[in-house]
Amino acid sequence: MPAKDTGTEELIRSTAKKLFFKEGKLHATTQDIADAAGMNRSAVHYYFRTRDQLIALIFAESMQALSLRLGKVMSAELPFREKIQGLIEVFTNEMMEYPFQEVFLVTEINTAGHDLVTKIDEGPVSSFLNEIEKEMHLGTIEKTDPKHFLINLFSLLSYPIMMSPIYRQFFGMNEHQFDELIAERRELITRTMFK
Amino acid sequence: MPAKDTGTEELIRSTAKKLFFKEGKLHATTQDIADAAGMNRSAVHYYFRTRDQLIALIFAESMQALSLRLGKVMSAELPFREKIQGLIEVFTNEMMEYPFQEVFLVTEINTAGHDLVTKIDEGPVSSFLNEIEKEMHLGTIEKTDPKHFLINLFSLLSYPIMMSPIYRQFFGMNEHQFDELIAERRELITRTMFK
DNA sequence: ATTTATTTAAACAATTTTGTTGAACAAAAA
DNA sequence: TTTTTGTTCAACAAAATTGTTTAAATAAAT
Repeated sequence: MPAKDTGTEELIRSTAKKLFFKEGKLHATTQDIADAAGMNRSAVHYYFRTRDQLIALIFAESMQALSLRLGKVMSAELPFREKIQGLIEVFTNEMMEYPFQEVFLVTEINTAGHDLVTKIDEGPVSSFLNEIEKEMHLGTIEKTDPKHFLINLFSLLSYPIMMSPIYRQFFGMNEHQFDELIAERRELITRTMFK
Repeated sequence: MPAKDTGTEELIRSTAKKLFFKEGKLHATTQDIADAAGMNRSAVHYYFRTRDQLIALIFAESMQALSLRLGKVMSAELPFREKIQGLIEVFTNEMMEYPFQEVFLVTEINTAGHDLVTKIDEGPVSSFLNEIEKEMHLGTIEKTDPKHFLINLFSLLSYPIMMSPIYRQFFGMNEHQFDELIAERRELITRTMFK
């Protein structure tokens, strides 16, 4: 018998991810995916049965992978400041590659019948919140609910990238100019978070 | 003849806006809109001819109205700090009422054939950028590209609200608890922006 | 009362999208 | 070689959605 060919399946997966999360083609059909992957639409259904299952799968995988990477940084043996820089690095890279991932997630949640928010391991998050609180007592960051600290961090990281089409026009910048602006932000955000 | 009845037309408009921007029903059909407005689908086509035209219209109107309100605050005769507080007020209110407006806009941009980003009056923005730069020289806010100041402000305002379904789960909070967290942010953001 | 504008309803064609099926095919196993 | 297994594709049926049309009902102004 022929060896189970994972190549095609993986190609469909990555192509769908590219269309949805990278190019923001929210309404991409199974035909669109097949075209982009250079194959017959039947293959998509053969491997994933339905469009919804394919979407659910790439969501579960992406969320799983991202929260795993973030969790690793959060619970690493590192000084607080370096952890934050690690989070900035991981999150910025993820957003640069897949700017529409979060947008897609939050919009799909409101589409009836979807249950895309994967159960994540809340352990790293809650112990990192404790660490943030400790840091607040040390005085290196402003005292407030530690959740605000995380929310602020992710806001400053994510929003500009996912809204770039709007803000490029808002500031009258081309793609290259805006990318340079984004590049400046890693350092800027570190400074902002540590007042 | 009966006075041109704007009631029904307005009802369709506001219902569509509610579905798209408030409830995040990105895939709402003309039938969904008619149902939600309690009328026949034909009425939707009678007043707006096509679904796309209806969408284009509510986008143009919303963007127009919002950028007008923001522009007014930006060019008001007010001390800098109060202007920022004004922007926070206007933007937070808008996001609380229509959390998915920006998300919808940025996703629709990537859907071929749409041209939803309305031409806005860039006057208020560019003179406000100058004002921010002046403020940086005064030392009340950190020196950097003034665009970063605006981006940071809008990031801290928008992102947590539009991503609330994700972060509620991330922090294990119910809707009420998260709303209280959001309420704390107006003051927090002011403090953050003025280091 | 007549005219005009609105609203509902039903029916329709056209298009798009989805998901299934069966045949053809290739490669491995028997 | 024959059989089995896994893959690809064209064709098909079903469903959903859109936009149009026609007719009837309604209501309001002239």
